[in-house]
Amino acid sequence: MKFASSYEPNQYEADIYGAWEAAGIFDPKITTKPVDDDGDGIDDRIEDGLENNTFETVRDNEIEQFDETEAIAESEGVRSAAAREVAPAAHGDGPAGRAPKIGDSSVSKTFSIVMPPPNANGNLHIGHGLTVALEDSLTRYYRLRGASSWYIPGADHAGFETWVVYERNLEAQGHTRFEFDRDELYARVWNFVAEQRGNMELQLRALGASCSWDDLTFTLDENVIDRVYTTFEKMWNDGLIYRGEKLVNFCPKHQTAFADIEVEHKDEKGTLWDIEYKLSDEPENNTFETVRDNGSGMSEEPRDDGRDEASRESVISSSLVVSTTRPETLFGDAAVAVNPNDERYKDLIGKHVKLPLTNRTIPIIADEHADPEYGTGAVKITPAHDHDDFEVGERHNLPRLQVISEDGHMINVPEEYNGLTTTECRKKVLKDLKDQGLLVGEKKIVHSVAHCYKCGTVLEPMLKKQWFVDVEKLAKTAIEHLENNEIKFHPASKKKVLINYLKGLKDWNISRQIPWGIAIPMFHQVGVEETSENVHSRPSATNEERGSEVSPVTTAVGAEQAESLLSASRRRPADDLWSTGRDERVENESFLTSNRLATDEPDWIFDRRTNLKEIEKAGVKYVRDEDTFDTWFSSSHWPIVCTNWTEENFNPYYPLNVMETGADILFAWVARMLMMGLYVTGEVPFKEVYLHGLVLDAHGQKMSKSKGNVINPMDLVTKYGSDAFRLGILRGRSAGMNQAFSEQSVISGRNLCNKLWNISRLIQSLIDENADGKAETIIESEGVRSAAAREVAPAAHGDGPAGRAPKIDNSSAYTTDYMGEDWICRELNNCLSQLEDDMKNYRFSEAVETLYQTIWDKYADWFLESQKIYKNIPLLKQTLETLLIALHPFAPFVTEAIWQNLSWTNGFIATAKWPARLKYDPISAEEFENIRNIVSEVRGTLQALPGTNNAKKYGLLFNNDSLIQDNQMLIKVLTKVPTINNLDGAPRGLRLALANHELYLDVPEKVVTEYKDALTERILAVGRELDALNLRMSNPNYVERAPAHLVKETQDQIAEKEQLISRLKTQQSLI
RNA sequence: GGGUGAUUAGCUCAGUUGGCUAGAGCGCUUCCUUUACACGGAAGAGGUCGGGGGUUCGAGCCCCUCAUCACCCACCA
Repeated sequence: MKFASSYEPNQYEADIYGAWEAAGIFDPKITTKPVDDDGDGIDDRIEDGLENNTFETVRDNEIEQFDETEAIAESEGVRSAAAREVAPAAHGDGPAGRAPKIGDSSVSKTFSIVMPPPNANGNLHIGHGLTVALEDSLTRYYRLRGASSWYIPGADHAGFETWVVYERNLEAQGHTRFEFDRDELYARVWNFVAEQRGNMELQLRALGASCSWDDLTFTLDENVIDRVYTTFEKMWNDGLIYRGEKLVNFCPKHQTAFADIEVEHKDEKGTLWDIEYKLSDEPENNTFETVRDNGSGMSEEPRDDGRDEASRESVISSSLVVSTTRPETLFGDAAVAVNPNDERYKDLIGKHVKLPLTNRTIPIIADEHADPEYGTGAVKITPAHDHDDFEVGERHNLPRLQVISEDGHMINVPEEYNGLTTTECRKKVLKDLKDQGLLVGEKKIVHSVAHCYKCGTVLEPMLKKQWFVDVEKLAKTAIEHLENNEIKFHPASKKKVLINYLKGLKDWNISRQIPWGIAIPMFHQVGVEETSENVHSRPSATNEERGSEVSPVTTAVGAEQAESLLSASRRRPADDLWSTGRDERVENESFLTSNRLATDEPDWIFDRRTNLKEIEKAGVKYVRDEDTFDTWFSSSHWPIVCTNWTEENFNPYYPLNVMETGADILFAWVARMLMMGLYVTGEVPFKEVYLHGLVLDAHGQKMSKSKGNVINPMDLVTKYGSDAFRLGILRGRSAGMNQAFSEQSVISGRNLCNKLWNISRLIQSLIDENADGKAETIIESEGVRSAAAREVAPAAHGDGPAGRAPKIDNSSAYTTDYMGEDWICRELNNCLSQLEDDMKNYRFSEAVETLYQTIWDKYADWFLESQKIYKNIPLLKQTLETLLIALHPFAPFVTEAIWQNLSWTNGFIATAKWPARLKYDPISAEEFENIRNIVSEVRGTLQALPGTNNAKKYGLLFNNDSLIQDNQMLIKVLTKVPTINNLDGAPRGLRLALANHELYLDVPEKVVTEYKDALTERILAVGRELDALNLRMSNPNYVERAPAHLVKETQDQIAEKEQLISRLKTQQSLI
């Protein structure tokens, strides 16, 4: 006996995965690596795969099968059951005469999907578990459907994440990063990663991911770097890359900048201080009043006229009070801004104030940024240390004075403050201001503060020269393609969200000051100091503003210079902008009309030789930029690099069929892949996007280490098996939603696997016992398989060494001899149709639910129970194969384990052919519902009777009912009653409430009497249902306006209920 | 401030273009150790679909409104 009494996943999973991998069944059938034996310059495998052989062969078979089976179907009057069997996607559900489609338009010839690369040296977490369950189910499903399926695995160097871990190690050993240069550090981290690597690959295998391992892409692979450099160069030439001096989000701990999207904002308590700035020149209007703190915190809202002295404390003075949470930055102030519409300060605009603690004077300017409602309405402007102030500075041409260094110390400040940390300096500034009587107010506030998402350090807005991507055109193009519905989103709402994001997208800082990453391939001319004169900073304006804006104003670039640079940009040739390799879908025109300023930096050159610190070109020496790329810059090429897309060759796997990833990186990743895909290839990189939500704990809480509620997927796999985990995590989950997950759902998955195992065990044992069972038609075939195997093998395991499926006429592989057999065929066909529909629409949870129900409630509970009597061996084989294949995408291991243990199957189920529709007699199938009703009624009544284990006590009596007569044995087995007989005289016992069958439970009168209450209750319940139906029919509008079939249905139901009530009443009167 | 989603059984969720007597899993109750499975079988209880309006013959579904919760983006001197 091959089948143990329960399924033990640990005994099978590793071996099965090993066998799959050894057999190479995860490789796509056609490859993107060129093979050109016939020397015609075209990849032979593409020629084969797409034009003649691979797929057409399959289709020819289908057409032949269709011709044969259609005739049979028609002669039997079974509408399209047989036709459906060869037209899996057609579902046969149109109007009666509609011709089924040949082939399957809903399944393309190739299916490609890339894995969001897990951290190369990390472990998989629950989110990866979900990702694999989703992606692998899709891959396996489309592989079974006959598509050349390519699931491309990846590994992420995880730039910043890994660097943080490594730097922590380094520090633990008493070193700092500054002891080494970038190349040394890179090599060290490389080795560090190499040592740790491999875990996650093993874990992906344990989860059953059917990915093509030979094609694993590491984010630092040479081809990735090559492609990234190619894109960067193209962007540089297209003027999409510029060197800008801007305020960037800088982590003083990790000494690197971040993109806006990487910043984590947290609400924190802080203090808002009011500081008095003295006017430096005597104001003409002496009546100006300084709004002062009223002693109880922040100042009250001043009155508009500002002259009602009785209402508040105010003084007439020659000063202005500003509010700030960062007093230490006052040394970097360039102005004080007031709102132009603020009557209180109108007269002060253009005047100057003297900065406290120093001798500088700064102007008072008018800017909308100052909110009259907030604080005193006057705000200090520190362009070098605040994002908003930076923009104000841009608008007013203010100098940017940096007073905080990258490591968080004060610079360019009076001697006594110089070198202090920002915290120390803040203390001292506050004390000194207080001593001078200039600190005039203090208020506790809650405000949002930017933090490093890794170490939690408060980020310092830092003025830095960095490489930026001008995203305007990229975003605009992406929006166009989105609005053109070229990508279908699941959930659909995310498309709108993405468009909104792209509309407001600001230029993208791609420079990172960490060594672990792809080096930026830019070199700076030796001896030419990079000053602000040759740095082109762009205002961080919105896209709308930017469209018309010509000249970004910096402190140093004068109007004259800007003009000359602008004309340089107009001269720039744009022939190769947006070139796409093979089709020109993106117009260059819009780009040419752009007014953007050229990035005409003669002192910077592009060069790929980033392994060299210094290079020479045309006799000029250049030195390497030491920064690396933001990882999202390279990750945005993921669909391109994973599929080996090139400008030269047609690639059947690009665009990807679907991009599956977490909804939380819609902006960071999906948006960027879309922009980059369009820019590089001219095509959207994927046709559909499926976004999954967060996996929460059982109580709907976010998993986190600090809460201690983290679920490790591998623990569950070890405990319950990979399939159980996959089934469990897919259940009750829908696209884009954060949803709870608990071990319980995995247990229920485990139970299903065990159920299926035991179903197979029963069938195998029936086969073993019935070697001489039903007459079986042996179909002659190529002799690849045993006769017994062939006869029932429409689900052809087509990928033997010969590479083609044995041709099998499955129309004669089995017959349906009794109505339960027709019924299960019908149910299985429905299951397949629903499954196909669910998969097409990415409704994984529903797909799994459908399978549960079919396997458990229908196949096991009704069909298999009935087969304990009928034993239709060919049909048992056929239907089991159907179920196994249908479940395989979700539970690959147990289905394969069973497949390998069954006596008649060959090959791998993983490469089997998707099951054909089963042939059956629909009238007979429908009739089986009568049996189910009878059995249910008997069971229900028995349970309602007083006493226990009634089934063993009372027999059944029927009155000349042919259906019951013919199915005595079956009814007896299903209801477990001891006897079933034709009534031999006057009716006796308890008449069952069946509308069309006269059936009695042979119980003593005493029991009948005790049952009376239950009966009365039942009559009332049915009566209520009847009333509701009658009410509906009594509404003339309903009869008039509702569709006829609904009205008819209601009438039928009324008739049925009336009949039922009359039976029940008869029964009652007998008591 | 802008946006998105959610609110259906004790819990976690389905409910696809409005047409059933609103479903599933888990949990719960009762019965059953029958040789595929106790990781099982059978039966059952449990919901005025967040509140209030409206449209319709008919609303969990469409419209308006209110409430609560969650998330995202921007801003917070």
